[in-house]
Amino acid sequence: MVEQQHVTLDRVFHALSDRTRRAMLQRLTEGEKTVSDLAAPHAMSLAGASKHIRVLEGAGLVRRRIEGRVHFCRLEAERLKQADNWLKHYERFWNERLDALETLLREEDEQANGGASR
Amino acid sequence: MVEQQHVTLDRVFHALSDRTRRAMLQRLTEGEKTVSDLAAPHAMSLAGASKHIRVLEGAGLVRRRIEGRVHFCRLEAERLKQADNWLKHYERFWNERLDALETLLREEDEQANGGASR
DNA sequence: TCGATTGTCAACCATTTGGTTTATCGTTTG
DNA sequence: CAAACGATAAACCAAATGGTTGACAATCGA
Repeated sequence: MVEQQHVTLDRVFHALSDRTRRAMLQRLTEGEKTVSDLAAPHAMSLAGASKHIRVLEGAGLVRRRIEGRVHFCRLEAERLKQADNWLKHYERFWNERLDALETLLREEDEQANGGASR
Repeated sequence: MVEQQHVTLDRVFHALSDRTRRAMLQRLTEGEKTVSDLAAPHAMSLAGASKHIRVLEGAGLVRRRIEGRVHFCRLEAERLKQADNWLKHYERFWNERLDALETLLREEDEQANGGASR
């Protein structure tokens, strides 16, 4: 089951690694879009765009509702949350440099004087 | 220059889409590791692991310091922060369902009574 | 100096990816 | 009904990916 998590993260990050797909997700923040809507801005065949959407669907980032001949897609952000949760484990590392700087400044402060400010 | 950002995100997300590479990053949270250190847990040739490390480096997620014949790698989390920033644009969407639920509960509350708690 | 160690490079391989084109399916509409 | 429309499927292609092996380069230690 943790195994499945790995596969899921693989799929999510892979889906996000393509600019076209990220743009589609962006577009979906405006609300439901049809496949044609999503395809339109990207200079590529409808079939090509359709494949991208399937990748997003496969990663669980998009859900599809079929109405007649039109397929409506909507953003499914839960998996993005999972990706974000993974990233959160590293949050302290991208704050590290800042932390180090703060520590340094504090030490300098303490060492340099017994009360005077810089 | 925003163009460059796209390419960077492509590389970062692609780097993260592989389980082996994510495990390597995890390992690097413990501190600097040599290429051999990083390769050891993954049933694959050293050359194979080396290629993964290059992908991480190419994405700017790892930096390398060469000392004699040993290559020390360390985590470079800045790019993870960028990925996280991208994801943050979607935060409100994965809170959406919760928001809707809260709204619903509040409405029920207001409608159901004029002061009594549940 | 010689052998072992650390790591890369190059060539190769199977599979996946991102894209195309053409055919087809189901739906809507004139 | 027939034609147009929205979308997928299938076959195909070039390039990238994830992995291998074998040769090599540089360094270290005895």
